[in-house]
Amino acid sequence: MGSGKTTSFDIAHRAGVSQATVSRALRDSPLVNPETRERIKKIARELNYQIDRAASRLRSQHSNTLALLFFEDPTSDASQINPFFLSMLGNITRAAARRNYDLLVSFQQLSDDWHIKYEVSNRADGIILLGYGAYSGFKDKVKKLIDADAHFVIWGATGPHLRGHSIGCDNIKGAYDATTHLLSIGRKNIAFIGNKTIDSPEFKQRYEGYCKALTAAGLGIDPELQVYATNQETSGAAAIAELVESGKPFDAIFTASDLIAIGAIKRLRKAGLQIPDDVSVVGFDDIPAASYLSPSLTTIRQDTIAAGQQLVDHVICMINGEVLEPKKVVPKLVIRDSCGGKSSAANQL
Amino acid sequence: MGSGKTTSFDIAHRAGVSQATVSRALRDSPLVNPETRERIKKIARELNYQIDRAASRLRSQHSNTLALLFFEDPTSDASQINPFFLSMLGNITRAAARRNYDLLVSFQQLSDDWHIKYEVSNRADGIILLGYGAYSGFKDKVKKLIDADAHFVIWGATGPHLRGHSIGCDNIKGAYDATTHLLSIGRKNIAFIGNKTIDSPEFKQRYEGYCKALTAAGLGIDPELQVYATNQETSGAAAIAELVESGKPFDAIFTASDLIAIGAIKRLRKAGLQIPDDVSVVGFDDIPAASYLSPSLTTIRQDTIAAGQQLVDHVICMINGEVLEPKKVVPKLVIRDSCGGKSSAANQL
DNA sequence: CAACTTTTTGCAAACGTATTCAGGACCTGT
DNA sequence: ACAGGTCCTGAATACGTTTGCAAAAAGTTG
Repeated sequence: MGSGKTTSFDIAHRAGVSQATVSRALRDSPLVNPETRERIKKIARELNYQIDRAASRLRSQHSNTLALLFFEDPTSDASQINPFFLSMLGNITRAAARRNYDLLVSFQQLSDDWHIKYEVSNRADGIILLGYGAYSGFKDKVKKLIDADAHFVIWGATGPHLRGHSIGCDNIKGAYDATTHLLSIGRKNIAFIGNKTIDSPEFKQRYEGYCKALTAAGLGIDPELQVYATNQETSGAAAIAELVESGKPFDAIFTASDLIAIGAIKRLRKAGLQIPDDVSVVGFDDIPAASYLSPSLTTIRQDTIAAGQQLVDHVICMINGEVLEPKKVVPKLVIRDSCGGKSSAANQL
Repeated sequence: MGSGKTTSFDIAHRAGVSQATVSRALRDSPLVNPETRERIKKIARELNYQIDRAASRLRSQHSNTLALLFFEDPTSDASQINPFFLSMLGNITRAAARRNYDLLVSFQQLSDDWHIKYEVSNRADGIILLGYGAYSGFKDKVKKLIDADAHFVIWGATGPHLRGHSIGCDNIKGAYDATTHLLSIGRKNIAFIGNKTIDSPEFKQRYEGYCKALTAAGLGIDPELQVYATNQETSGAAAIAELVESGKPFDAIFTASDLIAIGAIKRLRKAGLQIPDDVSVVGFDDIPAASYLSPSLTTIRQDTIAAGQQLVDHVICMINGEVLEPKKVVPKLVIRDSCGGKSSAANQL
C-alpha cells in the first residue's frame, strides 16, 4: 500500500474512526459499539493487520511472554538435555499459547540475575524454571530471586524457603507406589539408586517414599542397599557396579530416574543378571525411551500435561498479583516388563 | 530508588551526560569517548540497569528474536513431539544465544500466515521451521511465505521452489551409507520402510540413497521390498506386519527414521525373528532412544550441533539482507548392535 | 591565530500503541 | 423543554529507546 507497514491509524482512517477506537475495538473493549467493532475487525483482517507487539509492550508495560529456562547440574554433560524436561517443553508451550502468552526458551548456566535479564528488561513477565536443583549454591540463587520479587515458578524443587514458587509431582507417593509394587510381586531386597541428600530435593523425596513403603511393609531400611547416583545413565551404571561388587544380595532396584535405570539395566546385564528374572527394575519419569527399552521399563509417570498447565497458570497468577495454592501433580505407576511379576499380579486379581 | 524503574535518563543524570550518549555508550558505539563509555557502563551495572527491550524494539524496528516453529504431519499424534526435533531445540537455542538472539518457541498447526503473526507483529525477525513436510498442501503454504518475502529457513525439506530457504542433511549420502553397510555385512534382500513420495522430501531422498547403493552394488530394486510408513512407531510396526505377511523373504531393513525402526523391531520380534541374526536393522536420525534400545540401533546420525548453528546463521543472514549458500549437514553412520556383522566388519579391517 | 578537520556531545523527533479525560449523542422521566 | 443518565468516541499524552542532525570541543595545519 502506501509507504510503510499498516498501523492502527491506517485502520482508523479506513473505518472513519479514531486510532483510539481501533485500539479498543481490537482488544474487545466493551467501550466500543459492537457494530463499529466488527467493522474495524473486518478491515483489520483484510489488511492483514497485526498489533505491533513492541509498541504494545512499551505502552502497556507487559510483554505477554514467559521465559522458560532450563538448567542442569553443571557437573553433567551440558550437551545432553534431560529428556523428561524436553517432554515437558511441548506441554508448557501449549499451555502458554492457550493463555495467549509467547514463550521464550533458553538454556543457561544458572545465574542469580535472571529476573534482571528477563523481567527488568521487559522481555518476559514471568519465568518458569526447569531443572533438578541438584547442587549447592542453588538455594542462595533462588533466594535472590525471591528477594527481588521476581515472578517465577520452579518445577520440582521444594522447601519452605520457596513457598508458592514451587510446583512438583508428589514424589513421595510415586516412590511409595513404585516400592510397594516391587514388594507386591514378592521382592524383598530392594535397592535405591539415587541421591538422598538435600542437594537433590526431588530425589530425596523419592528416597523418603521408598523408605515409607518399606517401613509400612514392616521391613527395615538397609543402608547397604542405597547407592548414590546423579541423574545420568553413566552414574546409574557406576552405582550398579558398586552394588554388585559389594556382594550384597538384592533382587530389585528402584532408581530415582529413568536415566539412572537405563544405565543400571545395561550394567546389570553386563554382570550377567537377567531382568526381570534375577532383578526387577522400576524407574521414575517415564521418558519416551522407557517404553522403547527391552525389557520395557516399569516406571512412574508424571503427568506432564497437567504439570505444564499448572506451571503456566501459576506464573500467570503471580504476574496478575493473584495467589494460587500449588497443587501437586499426581504420579502414576506404569507397569511394563522390567519388573516381572505381571502374571503374578494378574493372578492376584 | 525514586519512583519507577531505572531508565537511561537516570543513568544519564548520574553520569552527567545526555540520554543519547548513554544509549550510544551501552551499544558500544564508536561515537562515544572510551572513558565516558566505561563510566556509563559502570553506573549502569551498579544500578542493575537493563535496556528496555520493548522500547528498543519499537524504535529500532527489529526484535532480535527468532521464532522456532515446530510442525508435524497433522495426521500424527499431536501430543508426541518428534524426538529428533527436540534434540535440535537445544542446539538452536544455544546457537541463537551466541548470536544474541532470543528464541520464541511454538508448536502449531501449519498455517500460511506465520510471517504475519511473527514478523509483521514485530515479535520475531525471522522464523525457523522444523518438521517433516510430509503432507499435501505444504508446498503451497511455503510458497506464500516466499511470496511475502518472509525471513525463514526450513529444516530438511528441499526443492528448487524454496531455493535458499532450506537447510538439510545429505539424506542421499546417509541412506547410501546405511544401505552399503548392510550390503557389506552380507545382506542381500534389503527392505525400505518409509515414504518415497514427494510428500515427504527427506524420506524420498533417503529412498534415493537406498536405490543408489543397491544399483552401485549391481543389485536390482525390488518393489515388493518397499513398504510405506509415516514417521511413527505404529506405522513402522504396521509396515513390518505387511511385509511379513507378504511372504517376501528379506534379511535386512533400512527404515527412513528411528521411530519407524523402533516400531519395526518390536513387530519383527513379535513375528519370531531375531535381530540381528535373522534381520539386520538400520534407522535414521540417531534419536536418544536409539542407543538405549536392545539391541541398540545402528543408525545415521545427523550433526544437530552443526545443523542448529547453520539454521540460526542462515536466518540471521537473511534478516541482514545477506546471501548465504546453504551447506548440507553431513550424516554419519553409527554402528551399534541391530545389524550385526560387527565382527565380520572387524574381520575385514 | 585563523581556518579547517576530527572527535565527541546534546537536542529533538520518531517508533505505534494503550489509556485518561473530556465531551457529544442519545435516551428517560418529569 | 430540561435535568440526569448511559453509551460511545476522539484528542492528546506517555511508554523508553534509537538516531539524524547540528553544534561544541578538541586537535591539526599553514
